[in-house]
Amino acid sequence: MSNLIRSCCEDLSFIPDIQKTLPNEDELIDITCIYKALSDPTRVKILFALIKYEICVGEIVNLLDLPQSHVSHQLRVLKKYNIVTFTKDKKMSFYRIKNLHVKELLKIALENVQCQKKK
Amino acid sequence: MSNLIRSCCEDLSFIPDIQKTLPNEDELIDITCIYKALSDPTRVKILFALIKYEICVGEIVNLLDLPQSHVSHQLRVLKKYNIVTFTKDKKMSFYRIKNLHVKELLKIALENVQCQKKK
DNA sequence: GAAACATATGATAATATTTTCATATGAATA
DNA sequence: TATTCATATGAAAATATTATCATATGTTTC
Repeated sequence: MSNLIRSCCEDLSFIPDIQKTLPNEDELIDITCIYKALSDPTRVKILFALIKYEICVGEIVNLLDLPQSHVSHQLRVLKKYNIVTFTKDKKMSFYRIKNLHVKELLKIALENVQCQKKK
Repeated sequence: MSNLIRSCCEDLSFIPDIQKTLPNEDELIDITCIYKALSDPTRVKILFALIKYEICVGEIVNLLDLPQSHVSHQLRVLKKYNIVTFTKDKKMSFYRIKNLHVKELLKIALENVQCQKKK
């Protein structure tokens, strides 16, 4: 197996440098979880709706015109991945983005998409 | 359906503001695709390996100690989502990150994970 | 306490993704 | 041109995800 390195590229000096930049297994799983949380259109929609305001489930349902149970299930996923949290007020649950890096991730992806379109 | 808005929150003045921040359907799909590309541990590993260097499939296989066909399939996914590209040199294919926003996304997710750990 | 409302959950069908093995392709070289 | 090497592809099993319907929970309000 390891002799393939030799047969593939002559200069191996950069290998340790690459190995340094690789996240460890735990980090890798955590990183992947963030992206998994963001890899569904409904969840991304919900998160964009939550970017500036803390809003309740019913509002999200109305804004996005989706079945209530679907929204609820996806909020559950976002909670599981530690992306959102909520506070109860009377009968309502008000959700907000908990992980602030996520707002940055959303911004960059949107920027990327809008600048790809121009090309 | 729309009368729920009223029953849910009294102040509706922020609704148009939220609607403005929502990406349109096309943008939404594109955004989701980027995250989908990044939502698998093997693909994230591959991308971290490619952050500084352009390397060939055999190198990736060795660095990550994964079956060659698995790496090849995942590179295919990354190509499909327009995240990586490659150049052929002799028998080898050298891959590199094409979408530069992706490097930023990787950096932010790693930062996030490392700063969550401290808490 | 019955009714209405807001949200959450369980079960399930439909669908998509991941991983592996076997094999194909295509280029270099003996 | 037969062999070896590097990579890609196809098929299929295992697994995970998404979306929907029906219903449960818990909180107000009458």
